[in-house]
Amino acid sequence: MNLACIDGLTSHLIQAHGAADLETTITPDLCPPGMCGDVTVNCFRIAKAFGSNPMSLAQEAASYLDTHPDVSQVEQIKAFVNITLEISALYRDTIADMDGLLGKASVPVSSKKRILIEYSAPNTNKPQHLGHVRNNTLGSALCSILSSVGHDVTAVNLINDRGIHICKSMLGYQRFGDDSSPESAGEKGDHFVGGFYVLFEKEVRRQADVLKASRPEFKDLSYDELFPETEVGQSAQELLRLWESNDSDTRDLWQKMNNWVLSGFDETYKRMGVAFDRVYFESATYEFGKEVINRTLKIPVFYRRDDGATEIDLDDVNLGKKVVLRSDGTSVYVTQDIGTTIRKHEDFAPDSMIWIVGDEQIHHFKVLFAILAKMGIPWSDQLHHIPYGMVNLPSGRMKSREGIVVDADELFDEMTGLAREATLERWADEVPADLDERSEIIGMGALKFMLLKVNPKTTMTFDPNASMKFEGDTGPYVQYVYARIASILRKLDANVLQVDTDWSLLKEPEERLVAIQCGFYPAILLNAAGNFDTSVVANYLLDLTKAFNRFYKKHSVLSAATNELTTARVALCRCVQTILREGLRNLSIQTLESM
RNA sequence: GCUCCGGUAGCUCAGUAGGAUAGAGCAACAGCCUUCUAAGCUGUGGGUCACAGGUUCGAAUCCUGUCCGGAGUACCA
Repeated sequence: MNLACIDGLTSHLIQAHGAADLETTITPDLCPPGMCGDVTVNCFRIAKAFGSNPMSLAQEAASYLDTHPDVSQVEQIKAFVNITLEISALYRDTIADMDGLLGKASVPVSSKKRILIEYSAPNTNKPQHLGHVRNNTLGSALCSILSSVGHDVTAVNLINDRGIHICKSMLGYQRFGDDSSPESAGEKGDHFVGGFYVLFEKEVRRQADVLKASRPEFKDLSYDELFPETEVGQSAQELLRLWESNDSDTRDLWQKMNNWVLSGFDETYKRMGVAFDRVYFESATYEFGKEVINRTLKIPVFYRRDDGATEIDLDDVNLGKKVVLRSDGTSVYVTQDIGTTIRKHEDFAPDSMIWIVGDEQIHHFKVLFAILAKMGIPWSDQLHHIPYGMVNLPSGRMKSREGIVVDADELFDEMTGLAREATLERWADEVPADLDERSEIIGMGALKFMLLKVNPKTTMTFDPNASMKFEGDTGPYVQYVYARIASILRKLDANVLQVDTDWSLLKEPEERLVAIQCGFYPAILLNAAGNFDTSVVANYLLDLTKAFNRFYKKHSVLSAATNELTTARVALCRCVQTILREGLRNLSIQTLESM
C-alpha cells in the first residue's frame, strides 16, 4: 500500500537518522479491529533499521504523522502507531486511481523474468485423481499470478507415457480387454485404460497370494517384492523389453492406448481451464539424459564404478552418491530429468525454471539440481522445485492401485451437480437459461478455491462429505459478492449517477475498510508471486469480501440518501468488483453476473 | 538409523523478516429476509499454540531436547 503519509514518514526518518538501510520500506498493516485507526505502523519491526529503539521511534513517527496533512488522527500504543487518514487521502491513495493501483501489482522491469513452469506431468496408465487436481490447479494459478505481476510465463507438461506402469495397463488390456475400446465400452478413454491397470494389479495380487501359499520363502514378502516373481509381472517386464526394442505390435497397442488416455485428459484439462504452451512426451525425451551423460563422461564429475555403473559423488552437499547410468547403460529417473531440463532450456532459454511436483520428490530435485551444478551448468541456480503436500482422505492416503481414490472427473460432476441443485433451489420460479454454465463455474470454483486457499506445502485432508460446501470461506462466497455487485449495477438507474465521484462522501467505517482492503491487493499479489503461494490471494479475497458484505448489509447503494452518495458507493462497488475479478482470475476461477 | 516436513478450537485450516487481547470457516447454540440476491449478516460458547527447557523487554514464530504423525533415504518412477 502506497500511502503518501507513509512515504513522507519514511523520508523523514531517513533524514533524521542518517543513512538507514535502503532496503527498508515501511509497510503499514491493517489496523486490528477494536483499535482506532485505518492502518498501523509497527515500530518494533523498523526500529533496528533506523538505529533507534521502538518506543522513541514510535513517538517520533507519531509526532511527524500528527502534523501531516493526510492524517486526521494518530494514536500511539507502545511501539504501534495507529493512523486515521484524512478522508481525501484515504481514497486518493487507494481506489480513486484503480489503474494506478493495479499497476502497482507488478514487479520492477529489471526483475521481470522469462519463466518456464512445468506441472501436471501425468502418467498415461490411469485417470487423474484429486492429487492431480491440486497440482493442475496450483500450476495454472501460479502461471496466472506470475504472468500477472509481469513475468513472461511458459507452461509445459511432461507426459509420462512410458515405463513399467504403462506396460501394466497394456498387459491388463491384452489379458482382459477382449478388443474392446472406450467407444464400445461407453467410457472416457483414461478411465477405460485405468480399469485395466486396476485389473492388472488385482491379478498380481492373486498370483502373489498363490505364491505365498505354496512357497514358504515368499510368505512374508510384500506384493511389490513378489511382483517380479509373478507370471504377469514377468510378462509386463517382457512387454517393456518389447516396447524398448520397438516391437511394432507393442508400439501399436501402446500408441492406441495412450491416445485413449490423452483424449480423456484433454477433457479433464479443458474442464479445469488448464492449458499448456508445450507438451513433452517422456517416450521422446527419456534418452536425452543418457546422451548428455555420455557426452559429459569426460568431465570428471561422473565416474565409472567397478561394476560398470556410472555415478556422481554428491557427498559434499550431503546428498551421497547417485547412480546416473545403470551397469547395463540404461538411464534412471534423474538421468531423464537431466536430459529434459537441458532440452527445455535449449527450447525456451528461460531465466528461471519451475517444477510443480509433490513434496515426496523434494530429495529428487535436490539431487537433480546438485548434479546440474556439478556439471557446470551456469543456470543451475535458477531452478526451483515448488513442492506441494499430498491430499489425503479421512481414511488415509489415496491408493490408485487399489482404486481408493477421489477421481477427478467424478469429483467435478459431484461439485457441479451440487451447484446445480443449489441454483435450482434459489431460482425455483425462473430457472436460468445458463444453468449448466453457472453450475460449472460455481462447482469448479468451489473445488479450486478449496485447494488454493490452503498453503501449497500443507498436507491437506479432503473430506468429501464436509468439503463440498458453498457457504463460508469458499469460492462461491467470493463469487457471490461479485454477483451481488453485478446485480446492483444492473438495477442502477444511470440517470442518478453524477458526473464526478466525490469519494469524501464515503465516511462510514465499513466503506473505509473496504477501500483500505482494496489498497492491499498489489502487495498481496506480489507476495503470492514471490513465494509461489496461492493461499495468500485466496485468503485476501475472503477478507475483502467479508469487508464488503458488512458494508453491503449496513448501507444501501441504490437507496443512498443522495445521488452523490449513490455515485460514490457505485464507484466503490466497481473497484471491489475489479479486484475480485482480477483476484479470482489469478486463481483460475471464473466470475458470474448472476448466481 | 539418517534427512526433510508437520503437530494451533470438536473438524478443516490461517497466522514464521519475534510484537497489541492467538484468527477464520465448518459444526453447536441464539438472533436477522415488507429494504440493492439469506450462497448473506449479527452474537454466544469453544485454545496448556504437542511437551520440556533456553535466548529475549517480548516466543505459536528463533535454538536445544523429548514425544507423536507423514514423507524421503534404489542400478523404482
